[in-house]
Amino acid sequence: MSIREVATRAGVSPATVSRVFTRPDAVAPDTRDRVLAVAQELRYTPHPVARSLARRRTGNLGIVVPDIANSFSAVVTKAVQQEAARDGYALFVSGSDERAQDEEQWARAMAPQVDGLMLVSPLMSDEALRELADIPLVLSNRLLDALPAVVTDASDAVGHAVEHLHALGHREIVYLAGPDGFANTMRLRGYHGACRRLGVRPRELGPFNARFADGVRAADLVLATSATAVVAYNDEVAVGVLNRLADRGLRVPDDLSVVGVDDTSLAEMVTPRLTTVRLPAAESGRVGVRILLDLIDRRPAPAEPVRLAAELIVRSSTGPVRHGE
Amino acid sequence: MSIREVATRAGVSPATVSRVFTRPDAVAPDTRDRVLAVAQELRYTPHPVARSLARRRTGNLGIVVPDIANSFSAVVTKAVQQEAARDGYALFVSGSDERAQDEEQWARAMAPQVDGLMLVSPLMSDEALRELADIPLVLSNRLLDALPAVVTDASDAVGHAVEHLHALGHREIVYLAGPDGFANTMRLRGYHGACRRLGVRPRELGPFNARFADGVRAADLVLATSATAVVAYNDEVAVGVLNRLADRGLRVPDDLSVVGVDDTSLAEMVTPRLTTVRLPAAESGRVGVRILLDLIDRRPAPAEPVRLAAELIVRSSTGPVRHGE
DNA sequence: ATGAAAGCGCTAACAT
DNA sequence: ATGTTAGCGCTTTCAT
Repeated sequence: MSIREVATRAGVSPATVSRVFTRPDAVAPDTRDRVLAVAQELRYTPHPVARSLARRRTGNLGIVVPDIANSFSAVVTKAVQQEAARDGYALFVSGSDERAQDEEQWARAMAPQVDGLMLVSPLMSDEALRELADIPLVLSNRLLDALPAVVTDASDAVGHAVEHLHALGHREIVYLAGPDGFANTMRLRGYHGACRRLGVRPRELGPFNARFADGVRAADLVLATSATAVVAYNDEVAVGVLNRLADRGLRVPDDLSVVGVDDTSLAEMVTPRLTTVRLPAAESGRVGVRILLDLIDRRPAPAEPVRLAAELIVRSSTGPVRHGE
Repeated sequence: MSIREVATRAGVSPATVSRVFTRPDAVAPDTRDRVLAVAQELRYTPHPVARSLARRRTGNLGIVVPDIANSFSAVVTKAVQQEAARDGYALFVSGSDERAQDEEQWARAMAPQVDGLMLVSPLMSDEALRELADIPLVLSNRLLDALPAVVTDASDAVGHAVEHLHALGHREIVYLAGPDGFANTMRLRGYHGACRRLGVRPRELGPFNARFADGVRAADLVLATSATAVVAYNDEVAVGVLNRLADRGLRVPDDLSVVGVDDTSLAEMVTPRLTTVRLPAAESGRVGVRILLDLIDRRPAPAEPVRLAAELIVRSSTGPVRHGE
């Protein structure tokens, strides 16, 4: 209805109006100006839904994350939205709340109305993932077949954390495992590798949920051992440990050294400031979008998963082992 | 192309297939089953874009928040997404990064492809807001004309915070102002009201950005006064204060009592746990969605802005004023 | 450089 | 209960 209004008012055909908004230089300067003037006057703007149908392109991207309110997910989402916006793409967002079923359902619902889909730490079955891949799809922190993926490899940096603690004199370093999955596997690999190299006996506790409350709970379990240092699955768990330690009147790092993973903003806000492994959350979002855009425009996507490195950030929650120990 | 495939394979007209997916009981049970069987076999599902165009309904909602990665925004967004999902709506999300221009641009871009739009703490001009209101629109923490709105009224609870501090013996209570806007105005109102009632001389510092770093900076300014207690614009600022105080070797609440606003998850994670005003973030998101859905279905929306109350949560960052003072 | 016509995939009267 | 017929608003050959 609307492109026709503009067309008649400007004394041209709808096709010409369409051209003005798609390939402006395919139309004569004066008619273009005339059309533009009418469009402006009528506040006309091409209807995106009709456009999507005709073009078979929506101009939208979608992302499904484990938890929108989780600060790590939020940082990824923000970066994805910003990067997508640079190319004029709008973004659908949804959270799975860690339920594989909801996740799959959302992904399926989004698929037909987006040009590309990013799945962050997806839980769904390999089969479900493969079926979704008939549209441009990129996985974050999950590997499957040759599907495009961006993964954050924390293993080296977690290894550095262990070395760091070892250099401070720690010999009993416990790892607080998180929920089973790619992230935990990588951390564990780094932990075990470093322990082996350094001759430290590895010791795992957990698995815990990746939550503050679980960190609080974990603290007492750690204190029941002879450990002098702990590497937690993520910052939130680490901060839970910190909190419980403070309640029990223990001092960090004097009584126990604590390391987190993520380097969310939380890490710098707590007392003492948290030594942690920085994960390139925003970068992984940006890389994901770029892969998607390549796929959409039929440019080649990276054949191998893009591996992003993490780095150890030393702050005040780690220190020399206490002499008395 | 696709509904027709199903139609011919099932030996019915496209209209019947359409009915099966829209008003299933308007079609005979056996034909319905037949159609469903074919659809399943062909993995057919109605194309949402085509459907949107024909129905003049997208089944999508949109939200624009100041900052996706901000934990308050993230909680609102999460609640909105979940509430929208219950009614089968998908959600577009975008962040303005506090730039009025981007905010307006995003809102305009979303408008034609959503059935309703929620704007959280919008910065754009009244004029721009009015123009957007030709589709169902709900404002959060902004009032304009008779536009549907949900506002979080922190004034009473901030007043309670001041009373709480007064009861603990504090007589010099400073308020750390945030960026100018609805939220700051409400907090200020509560602060001034309580000061007046209690005969406390109000004292404002700032305005500060609502950030950790600004809280750190604010701490020293507070210490340069004779204040014994501080009410910060939000939790992040309050935690910044906490952090700087710890660095300067001062104890909370012994040397200074600190109150935040928001009750983000951060509040319980820091040491000492933060006394704060709890804002019903998730609730405001849910209410916003419900208003939108009412508007969409032409049910009456609340004539007055929905006011959500805040409440003071007392934790460990506030205590009796020190005797020596 | 511009227009006519067909079609993107679906829904919604209106008939039957 | 089902089919026919027009669109929804735009893009895109194909002509001219």
